[in-house]
Amino acid sequence: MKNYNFKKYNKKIYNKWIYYKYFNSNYNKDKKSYSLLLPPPNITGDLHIGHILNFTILDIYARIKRMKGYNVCWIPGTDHASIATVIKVLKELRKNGINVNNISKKQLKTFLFNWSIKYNKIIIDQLKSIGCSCDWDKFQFTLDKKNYNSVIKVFIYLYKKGLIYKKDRIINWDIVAKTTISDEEVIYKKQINYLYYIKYFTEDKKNFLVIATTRPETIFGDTAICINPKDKRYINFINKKVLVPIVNRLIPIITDKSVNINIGTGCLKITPAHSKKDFKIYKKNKKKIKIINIFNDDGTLNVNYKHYKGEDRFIVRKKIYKKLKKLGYLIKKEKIINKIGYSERSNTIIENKLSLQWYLKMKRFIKPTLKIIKRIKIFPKKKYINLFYKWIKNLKDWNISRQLIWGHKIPIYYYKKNVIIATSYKNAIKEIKKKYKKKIKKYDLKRDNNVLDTWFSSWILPIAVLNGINKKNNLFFNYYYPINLLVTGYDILFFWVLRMIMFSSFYIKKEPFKNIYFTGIARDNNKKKLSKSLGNYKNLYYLLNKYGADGVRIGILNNNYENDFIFNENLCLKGRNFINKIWNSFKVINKIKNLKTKYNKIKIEYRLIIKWFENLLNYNLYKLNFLLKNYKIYKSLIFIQKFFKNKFCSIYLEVIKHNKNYINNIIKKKTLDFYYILLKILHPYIPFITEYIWNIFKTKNNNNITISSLPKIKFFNKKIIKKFNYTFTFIKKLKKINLLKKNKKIFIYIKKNNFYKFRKDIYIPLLYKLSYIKEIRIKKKIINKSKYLFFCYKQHKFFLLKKYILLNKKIDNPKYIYKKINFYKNYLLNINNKLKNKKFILLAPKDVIMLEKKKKKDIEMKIFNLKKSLLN
RNA sequence: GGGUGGUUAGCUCAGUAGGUUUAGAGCGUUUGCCUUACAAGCAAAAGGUCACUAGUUCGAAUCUAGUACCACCCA
Repeated sequence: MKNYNFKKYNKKIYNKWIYYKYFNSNYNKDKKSYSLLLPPPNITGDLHIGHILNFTILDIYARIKRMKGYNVCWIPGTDHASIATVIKVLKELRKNGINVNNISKKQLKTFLFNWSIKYNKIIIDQLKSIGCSCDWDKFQFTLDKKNYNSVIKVFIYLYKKGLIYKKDRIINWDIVAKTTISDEEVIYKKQINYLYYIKYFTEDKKNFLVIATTRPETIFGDTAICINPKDKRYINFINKKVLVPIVNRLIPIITDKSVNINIGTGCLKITPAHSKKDFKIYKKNKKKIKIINIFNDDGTLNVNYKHYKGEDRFIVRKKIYKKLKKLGYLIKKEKIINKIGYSERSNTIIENKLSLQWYLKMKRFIKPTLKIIKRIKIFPKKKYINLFYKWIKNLKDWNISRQLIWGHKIPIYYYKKNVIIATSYKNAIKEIKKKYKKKIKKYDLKRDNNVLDTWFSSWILPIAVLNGINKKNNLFFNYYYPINLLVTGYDILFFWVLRMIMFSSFYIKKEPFKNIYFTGIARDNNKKKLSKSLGNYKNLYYLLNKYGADGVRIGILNNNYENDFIFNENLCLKGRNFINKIWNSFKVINKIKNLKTKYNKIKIEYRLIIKWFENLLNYNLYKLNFLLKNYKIYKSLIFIQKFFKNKFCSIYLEVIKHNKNYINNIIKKKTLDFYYILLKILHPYIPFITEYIWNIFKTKNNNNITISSLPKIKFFNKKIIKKFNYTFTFIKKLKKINLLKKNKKIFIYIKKNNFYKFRKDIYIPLLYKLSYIKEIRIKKKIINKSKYLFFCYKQHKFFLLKKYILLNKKIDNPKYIYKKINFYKNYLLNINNKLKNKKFILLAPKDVIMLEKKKKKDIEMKIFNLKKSLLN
């Protein structure tokens, strides 16, 4: 087989893991638990790159901990994503030519339900195909029965604590989804807009004020004009009345300090039902002014005035503009750039609207949160902690009600003027019986028709998934809580992560997570967010089919995702190439494994290379462990890749693979051992191919790499590694000097007294093996120097016969050499200045001074060398 | 308007509790090579006054301040 056939094997491998229940986890008092939470993806569509990144990181830790002997429990799930899903479903229906306005609530609910089933399936399949090692028996959907009950229970708990209230406020209204949305879901976009200057005449029509507004269509809702009390221009107007153009309604002129004299004309028209600022002013002047709501829920006007009723707000704007112009009310129209709020979900302009909504008081959450948050380890450290504190300080009450049918219904019932809170109709009836001693029937009751914000079910998740709300302090819960690791994008830091911490701190006074790792956001080559609407988004199945799950995993992980990172398909190609490298190394190892070997003598270079690799392997295991402990995942992968490619393949295998006759039992065993260890440390990153290879090697024992144990770090000697490195860099430098003529091995010459020292520093058998040097010849004196190329590395000097060497044109170009000489001369100057500085000699540590002196020597040697090559 | 992060090779980024780095990696570019694991490969080369200015220091890509530009978040 030329390449690893992921299409053929990946599914089989995953099913095998599931069949043996490797990922299932249950309470076991003898084993340490390690729990992870899958940030539940919305059921609005496929998984995207950000998801895959987060889930792959979670999978790496799940697998590592499992291989370290922990009882790993990774709970998967999906989110019903109330408003986002509704919008998706409505879009789909319209696409299929269905008139959305004719659909009953019941029908829509069926559509939503079917959608949720479809996408739950897709998401689960995608999670499985990228290899996530979740415990599927514990799968949860935020709208399933258990979660529903938890949410209702929490609502009632908070309500009884007096933290939930209903109030009229100006809210953000999404005219497509026909619901409120939170401030966080409003996105402000810069836009070209017009400022209309309109005359408002006084009662006697002798005088007028000019009002500048971007929204002339709202004049129907005007109930006052407001000016700054310090504004001298309008002193005479205070407490008088003006007429609203077109509708001719008399409204008062009031004053308020918050009006900015310098914006527009300094006169503000007050439309309290459709502006936050106006509503604030209204509240101060309740006796003087009224509220008029002029919009329907879909953004059309409800005004009973001729042609405007039922027309869209922006069409009315144009009509009003024409009318004002015609009637002489309009002074001018001015181009401006301002920012306008859009709904993140439906991408339509938000309408501010006065509405009765449910709110959650947040103040009481602050203190416990500040206490608990310190216990959570957050990675990367610096960046996000300050953000947390900033958010907490600016907390506002949370609007938790949404006017949708897809979500957790608010458990409030109304009986005449009485409000009853209960988990069901039945219980509500019982409650009334108890309280008011009245027997009533279901239709006497009216249920609150709001559902809860989708984040209201998300913020209780760490406790709810472990069933800690329905059954407080159950065994299962106590075993796994707090959850050990959460990995998520920083963009939902406030929406979700902080709220989870707040809830857990308040509800059970414990942190929800021990560790949180934040990733950046995937962007394309132009630094734009990846999204379907921009078309810079690749479907997951497309990537998986082309590069395989392992390749995609490596591709996505090969970014520095501590910040926002750039993702393109090319990275997956690189990932697949690495997988291919592993596959090819497997072919070599497999051949070695099948060799019939004996216990004969080992050649020295083999003994050396084994000694080197054994030490390096253990040293690198130690380093890897350190990286993973500190959640340097990106670096850990780069590190392993380099180690595998540059050290194991390029050096170790290159030495071992030739001359099969020399491979004996010891070499064979060592090589296989090394390879097994490499497979094990690679497994968490690329689970499929490693499992496949492992199974071929270990057919007799039925165990799989997934449940094998990670190698323990054994003793290593750094000095030995250093000496080998010296040899390898020497070989590299030697190769750098010049290109060798094809397939020829050459001699190098060295002076006798230098040779003994050289032998101490360098492993000469390896030098022969890995370079084009056939032999080192010792000479007492070099005669006829012009025939040789002089070469110097550290203190060792060599001569190479020129006739065997292809000269590198660039390097031997005098211009290039002069440039280099100049560079080093400048460098030397800096060092000399340092060394001449008396204070430096006095104050700097001795080893630093030694180093500088050594640098000086080396560079002098380099310059000398370069000059010599010029002479040649 | 307020806040946060950033500026190192053509591109994407590493970089140390200030001196073991004579500034690194990957990609891209150039050169050589179908060598019995791998051309989806191997071997090598070119490419940088570490944004700018000042300060602290024996010593600054690294610390401090300011400037310029970029990105994101919030109002």
